[in-house]
Amino acid sequence: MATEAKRRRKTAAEEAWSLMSRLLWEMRPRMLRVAQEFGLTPPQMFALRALDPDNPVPMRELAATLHCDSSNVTGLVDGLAAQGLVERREAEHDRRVRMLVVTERGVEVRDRLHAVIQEVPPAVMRLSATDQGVLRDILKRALD
Amino acid sequence: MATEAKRRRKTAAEEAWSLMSRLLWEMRPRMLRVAQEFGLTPPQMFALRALDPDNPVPMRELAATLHCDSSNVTGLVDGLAAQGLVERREAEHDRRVRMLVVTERGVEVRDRLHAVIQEVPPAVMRLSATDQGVLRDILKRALD
DNA sequence: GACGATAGTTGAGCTTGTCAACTATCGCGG
DNA sequence: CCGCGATAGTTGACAAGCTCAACTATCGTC
Repeated sequence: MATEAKRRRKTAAEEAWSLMSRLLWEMRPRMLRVAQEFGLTPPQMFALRALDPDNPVPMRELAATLHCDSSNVTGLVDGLAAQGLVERREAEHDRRVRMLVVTERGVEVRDRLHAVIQEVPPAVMRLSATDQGVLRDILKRALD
Repeated sequence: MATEAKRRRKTAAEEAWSLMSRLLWEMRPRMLRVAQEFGLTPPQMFALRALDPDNPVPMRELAATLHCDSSNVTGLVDGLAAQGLVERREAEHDRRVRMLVVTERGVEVRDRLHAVIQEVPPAVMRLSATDQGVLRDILKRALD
């Protein structure tokens, strides 16, 4: 039945990664729903999430974080600015750069966004308290 | 310093989920790179991945899997078909539906795609064999 | 003070994605 | 068997994402 010839045994790491990918994929509908709820497109949502209200960054840095072109960020920020969630502020030391400042309203939306997005998926919720703890510890070790 | 007022203690589950999200996000550049390498756009890549060479499905089912509109799938499949990776085949029982068949070339690309995408990220690779095993076991429990 | 490098914007061009309209077909109830 | 609502897929219109190349303004430096 298997067209993929070499169906060799998966290592534990491979299997774990594959399961995490599945978990991730299952969160997609939620992300889409949340973005729409807040009147944001998914990329705008990611952009707002990526910004730190306590630490304004130049646009090029946001571009780097999102792994995309600067020209793309222009449009993204335009959208967020149009809704009063973000402001372009001139940098003092360099008149070329615009610092991205999250407005008060932006902080509010961002916080609510965060709360919903970080809601633990049911699959993880189902685990025993012990499993949840161990899971966290292992992932902490993985990511430093 | 924290603008988010209520910085309450995170539960283990929340922390675990947050770490998994981070891991996921760090895989983004790889996905983009892989898609480009294979001459596919990311959505086309996801579509090809979602198809099962052993089990042709109607387009509407692919749409459901990708959580998008059927009209969107039309374009996606157009792209894949243009590269000879997928074919529309008439269903025997219902002349309205088109079954999506992955071509030989499609299977080849899909397999290579799979191999690269399922490559375990360094963070997980770094873990001890024991941790990897436990991680897999817990995730298995979470996802059945 | 000229010159190469950098930040950001703009415009062209393609892909994604949604919605609404349309065609072809199905299956059912009369 | 006919007609009629439901379904599969396509098409077109339109908004947005994304990249690239060109452009402007500014910076740092020789």
